[in-house]
Amino acid sequence: MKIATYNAASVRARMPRLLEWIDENEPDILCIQETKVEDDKFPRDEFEQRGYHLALHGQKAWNGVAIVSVEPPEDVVSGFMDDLFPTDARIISASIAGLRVINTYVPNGNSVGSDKWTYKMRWLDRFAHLLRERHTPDEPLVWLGDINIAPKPIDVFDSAKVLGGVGHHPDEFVRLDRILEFGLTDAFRHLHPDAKEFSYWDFVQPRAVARGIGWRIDHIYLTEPLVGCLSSCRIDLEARQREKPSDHTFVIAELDW
DNA sequence: ATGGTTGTATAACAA
Repeated sequence: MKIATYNAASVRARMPRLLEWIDENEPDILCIQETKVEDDKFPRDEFEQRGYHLALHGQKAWNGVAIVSVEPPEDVVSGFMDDLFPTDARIISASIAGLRVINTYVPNGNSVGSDKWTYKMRWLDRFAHLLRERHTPDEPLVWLGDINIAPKPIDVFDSAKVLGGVGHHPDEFVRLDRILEFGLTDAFRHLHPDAKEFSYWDFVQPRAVARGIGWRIDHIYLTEPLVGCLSSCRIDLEARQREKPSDHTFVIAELDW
């Protein structure tokens, strides 16, 4: 079982990169964030022609999440199913091949102290609660997506330089820790405790990839029953270096499942 | 240096 996450920064703009990556890597499950498209405008055909099923939770212009899978998704849930976060499409979950898969696009936070920052903190608190209200740590569960937090100094190009800013702030660390206390393990860090690899490089920074100005903010987390099944986890740097890339790249975990 | 890039409600906004 090969499961991957990718912030596409517009699924329609990224179709060439997405389709070639799928053809080259043949994932069983691919979770996409920032699809930036309403469900009835999602480019379904190219995925379905390749034998994939789709579970979509999109909106116009911003946000949007999707699950692409070989096995059909069951019990698809979009959003938090309450009135706290009614408008933006940032979370979709499904049961696929006996796994519960939760795909999230965590709010960016914009700038520390802004309204969007407050929303990010509330969102993380709400997600910590969702895990506990709907799931147990003994079930085979994968939480993956654009987490928008680089949790440790090794997860960002220069921790001292960016500590206290959006994406590398103690208030985020506390909330992510609380989420993970549910019983989740970071797949990449579990297998590569000292690897300084990144999944996102800012478009605005010239030659950010070549200069190593990156962040590891796209994560795959596993509950305990799946940690023992984890055989590999890698970040596809090469895919970020192609023509018209997203600002993120693919993170892939392989499970004996 | 408060710039720079990319995408979408193509005009400002978000990231």
